[in-house]
Amino acid sequence: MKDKLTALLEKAITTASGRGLLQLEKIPSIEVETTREDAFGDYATNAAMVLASSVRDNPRKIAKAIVDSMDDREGLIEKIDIAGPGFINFFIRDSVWRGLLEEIERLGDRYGETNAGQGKRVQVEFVSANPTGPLHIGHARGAVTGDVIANTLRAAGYAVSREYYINDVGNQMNTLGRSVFLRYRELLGEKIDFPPEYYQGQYISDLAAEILKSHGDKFLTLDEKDVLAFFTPFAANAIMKGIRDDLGTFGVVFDCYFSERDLYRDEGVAKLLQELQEKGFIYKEEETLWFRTTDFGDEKDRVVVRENGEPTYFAADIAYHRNKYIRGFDTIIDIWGADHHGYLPRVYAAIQALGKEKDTLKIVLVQLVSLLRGGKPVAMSTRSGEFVTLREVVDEVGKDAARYNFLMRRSDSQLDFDLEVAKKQSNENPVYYVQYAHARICSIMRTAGERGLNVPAFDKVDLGLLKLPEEILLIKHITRYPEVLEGSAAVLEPHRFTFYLNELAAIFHSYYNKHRVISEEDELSRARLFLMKCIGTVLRNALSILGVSAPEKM
RNA sequence: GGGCGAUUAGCUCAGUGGAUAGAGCACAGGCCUCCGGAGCCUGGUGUCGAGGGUUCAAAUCCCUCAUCGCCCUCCA
Repeated sequence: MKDKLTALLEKAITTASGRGLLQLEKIPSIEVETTREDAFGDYATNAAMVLASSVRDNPRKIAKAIVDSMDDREGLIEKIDIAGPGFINFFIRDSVWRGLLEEIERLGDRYGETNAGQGKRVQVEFVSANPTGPLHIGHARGAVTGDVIANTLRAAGYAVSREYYINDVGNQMNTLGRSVFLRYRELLGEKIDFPPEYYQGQYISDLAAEILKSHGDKFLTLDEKDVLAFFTPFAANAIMKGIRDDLGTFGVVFDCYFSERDLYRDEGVAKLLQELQEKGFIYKEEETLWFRTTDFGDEKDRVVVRENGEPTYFAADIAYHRNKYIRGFDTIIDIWGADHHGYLPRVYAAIQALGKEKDTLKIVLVQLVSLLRGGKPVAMSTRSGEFVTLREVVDEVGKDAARYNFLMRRSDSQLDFDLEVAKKQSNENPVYYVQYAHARICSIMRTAGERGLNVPAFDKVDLGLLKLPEEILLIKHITRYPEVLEGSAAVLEPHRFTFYLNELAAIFHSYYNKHRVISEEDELSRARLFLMKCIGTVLRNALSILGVSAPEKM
């Protein structure tokens, strides 16, 4: 609808210009927006005011010239007002709104999808937690954000791949292996002074016990190097398996797990550094190699190879991003914890040094989660191994409530997650409010079926009977869903869906309490049933993007 | 000290160039002979942190300041 109006307007401006009503060199980009109040119609444009300065004329006069040149062949528009400082307000015919329901029926669970992405390949990389322990609540928000962004992009016509980058190289991996080995020795009766910087959780001892059971005490006599060669990958693999399982119960499934170790295979990182060196972005200072990221606006240059000859994490990360491009992705999306924001400029520098456009990489920052229970903060500390795991949260509050609660804020604003509220089945918890709307519609359908009323097809129903303002409002709201999806995909903002769903559920519940869908008048009942079916479709589609179930009964 | 972000109703937050700034929660009162009360209806509050600037128009853009958070590893 918005697109159609924009097209009509552009044409009208051209026409007006041709007829000499407007003097302008070029047509500026005009915007059509949904209005805030009914009195301003359904859509409005600021075109006249935007044109005012270049045309050097009164906005209201310009608006009139535009309106007079509009050619509404399809008969979409009921009335046009020129209001306020020069807004042009469009009132769409009710019959046009009703007609849009046909598309909902026809497309069903695909309603809302667009082809904005035109099949372009997008990779969304998220979670990517080190396999040194189970995922905790902080990872959960990143997991949902990435998952829903991926769902959204897929619905918007992109070919999406979800990826988890496994940081299985570096000090922490060694620390992991050593932690397990220490617990192993402890289990064999040795008195151990367990260092505080080692991984503390119970899962470390469990892994040690597992190794003891399957391999006995044979590692006691081996060199540390040989011990770690077994312990580190054993622990990492076991933990990684747990992470996958936990993500699975949270509804998050990846297409690809990419191991940092693979980047080093065949001298991959070294070759990359060679390439950057040839391009002149690398310089040597004593034994250290530096990447001139300041060429691209970073505040200082960054080390890629340390004094001791080891490449840094950043060096591997450049190789990783290059690898992504080599795999043919048109757009790369990284979902990061907001505490990594200082890392952004150097990664943008890196991809530009590799010859990629800056806007092919999009980095979404996810802010911290404060975990509460009944309004009181829950103490969490990774060091002491006291943290609430993702699995515990899912077990306690359920997948749907957990996911929905993480999506109720912009991802870059801090979020309080209260376990008591999230599991409460009350009006403090919006997920049930939305799901309840869906269950209610299903219930209406069941009742209708029992009374021998079936939902008619679009061409077998007299939608003209839907005359109530509440009904027109509902139709307007559900037919706006494709715009919500497209907008969310364009700016990578999943929270737009929860806000939309809450509004839709609210106007549905209100309607339900005020009017009866099933009445003695069969034709009216059938028309309303059709509307209910369409609302149900939109609720289900939007919830499905969020990875939240749409129950038929609760 | 430098960088980034935040500051909007009692609380938690939407809104990033448009018209009289919104939602949920909390609070108070009401609504079931009726398709599910996990629901609905009614009630009100804002120096949009402060000050300046840009323009037809600023919560939104720019500058200064204040407060808070995060980051400033040859860690990942």
